[in-house]
Amino acid sequence: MRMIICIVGPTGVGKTRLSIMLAKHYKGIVVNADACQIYEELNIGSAKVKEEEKEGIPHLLFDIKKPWEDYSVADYQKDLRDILSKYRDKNIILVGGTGLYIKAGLFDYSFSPMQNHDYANYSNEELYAMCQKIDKDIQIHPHNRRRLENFLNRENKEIKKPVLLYNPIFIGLTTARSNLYSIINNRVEEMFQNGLLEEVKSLYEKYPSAPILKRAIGYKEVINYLDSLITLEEAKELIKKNTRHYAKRQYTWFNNQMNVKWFNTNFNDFHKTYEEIINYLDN
RNA sequence: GGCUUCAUAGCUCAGUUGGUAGAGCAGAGGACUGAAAAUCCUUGUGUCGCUGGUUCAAUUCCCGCUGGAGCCA
Repeated sequence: MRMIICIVGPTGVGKTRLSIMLAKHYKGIVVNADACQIYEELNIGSAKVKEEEKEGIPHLLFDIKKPWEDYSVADYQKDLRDILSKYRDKNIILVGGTGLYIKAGLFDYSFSPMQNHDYANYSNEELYAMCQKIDKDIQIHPHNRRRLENFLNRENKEIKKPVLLYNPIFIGLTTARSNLYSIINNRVEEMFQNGLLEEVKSLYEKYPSAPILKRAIGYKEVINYLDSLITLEEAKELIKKNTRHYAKRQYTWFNNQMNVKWFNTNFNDFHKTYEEIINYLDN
């Protein structure tokens, strides 16, 4: 019986490294579960695995979209499930930090057709009132405009408690918060040394209105620098801060949305952590 | 050396006409079904620099001290 090993955790703890090690050990293939690494040409800023690091292991769902293309969780669900059924006898190492993608792929999230109403002229309060008319116990916060609009546009408004469709093992990689934050800070410096500025500059010139560049951490801040809205130093600090915030949200998700077995690690004992994980998986 | 000014939450600063204080950011926690690296919510006790005085009561007024900034010598 093939395994679906799902490596989750905050950005920067070493998920990519672990994914290669596990893929080698279990003769598996690595499948991306990161919303930014889906995109071609977003390499340095998305901390995408480098070609020479792949060690010949097949890597799927990386670089499948052009930077200007749209992509959503519904697309991901389909793409992931296609792979899971195509490679039925392969061990799958699913790795990435996008909790919603993982959950929508492995649980029975159902995405019904979407309408395309424009609610731009409605206030938050009006949108909330409209949602309440449909469902008086609506769980969306009145200020969360994006969710209110999505709810109204969704044809099927019912949402059931999600049930797992597969038997994945959720492996969480973690480290002390202070440690994680210094890893993040160092990694941002490294990204700049490795040419993040040039990467963003070139992408922004080629695809000035690509939506992903306006929301991906590391890209949106550098773009603000290129547009002379902030200094380079401010951009760097913002990237660090936004990455820390992001890591925190990832913890909230993985702690509360799925049943994760956590493994603590740090720079020095990564191999030990790896062995603990192998040990856990073999039992 | 003289004068002026500042000293309040981890940071930047409000404020109290005398009744022991509050914002932003940081930090922490949370939500999550088509933007998810997104979007949104909750969360502020700190010897109000130190010492003494006035007062029922001082972070607030006064003397001095320490430290920072500025001006004049």
